[in-house]
Amino acid sequence: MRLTTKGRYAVTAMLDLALHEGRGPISLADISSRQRISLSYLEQLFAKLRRNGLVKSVRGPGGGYQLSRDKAQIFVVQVIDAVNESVDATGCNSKGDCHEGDACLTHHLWCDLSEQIHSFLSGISLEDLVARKDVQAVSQRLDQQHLKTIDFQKIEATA
Amino acid sequence: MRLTTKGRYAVTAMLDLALHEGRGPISLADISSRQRISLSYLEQLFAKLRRNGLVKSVRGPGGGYQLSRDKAQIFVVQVIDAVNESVDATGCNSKGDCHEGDACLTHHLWCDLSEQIHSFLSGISLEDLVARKDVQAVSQRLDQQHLKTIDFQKIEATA
DNA sequence: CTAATAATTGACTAAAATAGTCGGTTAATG
DNA sequence: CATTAACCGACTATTTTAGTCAATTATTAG
Repeated sequence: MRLTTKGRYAVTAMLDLALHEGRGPISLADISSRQRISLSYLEQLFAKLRRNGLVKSVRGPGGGYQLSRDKAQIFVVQVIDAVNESVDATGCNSKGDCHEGDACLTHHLWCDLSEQIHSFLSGISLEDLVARKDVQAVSQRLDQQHLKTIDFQKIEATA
Repeated sequence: MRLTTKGRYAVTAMLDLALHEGRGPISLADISSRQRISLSYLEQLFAKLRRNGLVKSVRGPGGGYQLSRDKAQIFVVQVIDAVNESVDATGCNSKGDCHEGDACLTHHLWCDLSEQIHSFLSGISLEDLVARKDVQAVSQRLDQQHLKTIDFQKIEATA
């Protein structure tokens, strides 16, 4: 099992989409600027998210990505799964063949742990996250920083 | 966060010690043979377990390792920590400085998850594991295999 | 039509971690 | 004094992470 920046970035980016819904597609450049995630890396992650049916894309100017369904129907565990970060804590993908075809001494312990993590993360939707006070607070801070960056870029462009 | 064979091996080896307690020290060679973990790798892991005060060692013939305290007082989370596998799911070690000195959008989510995993694993002692039916069943199977291996070695030695 | 925008694809890479191996040293026992 | 087994440090192949870079395709505003 692993949970690294890959899975965290994916969830963060999806939450960014959920927070800015309703104003048309969001470009990866915007997400990259707000969340400070490398644009090229986001491209890789969104390729997987799209293949897994979590987002849909619009090409060309004004294009970007949108959630493929209601944010109440997208769960954290699905996002993590989509970028290949397994939430499974066993060494045998829960098959029970970890010790020469049979279960190893601690197999059931890791199964229980996996179940625990899975049920926790599958109980949290993007809507749940959007509703959280702490998320709203951070989101506001990031949006403001983002607006400043855009203004600065406009000034630079005219100069 | 990561949970790989390193942490799983450490817990498995500690559980092996707990299961064979009372017959004096257990050698790493025995654990290696029963649990099919590389002896040299076990040496590395036990160096850390010893430095963390979870086991004590006895050198020389008949030597090996023993739990440093009662198996009811050793918890899975301590074993995983000892071999440097963090149970923390945040990218900032729960410090909240994951986005340019401030919390990132999903910081609190990962904190909640860490708390969830930590409290689960810190609630399970080696004694709890020893008492489990599934563990006892696997343990019996492994012990029998181990005895056969020893007998075979004796026959080879005399021949 | 054309230039700009933005997704899409594929190949490449530096750094770190994993899962070990190998050889040698030290301490205890019989 | 030979054997056992812990102890120690250095080395290594493989995999994963977290990206970069370059090129292509589709869309739209002017």
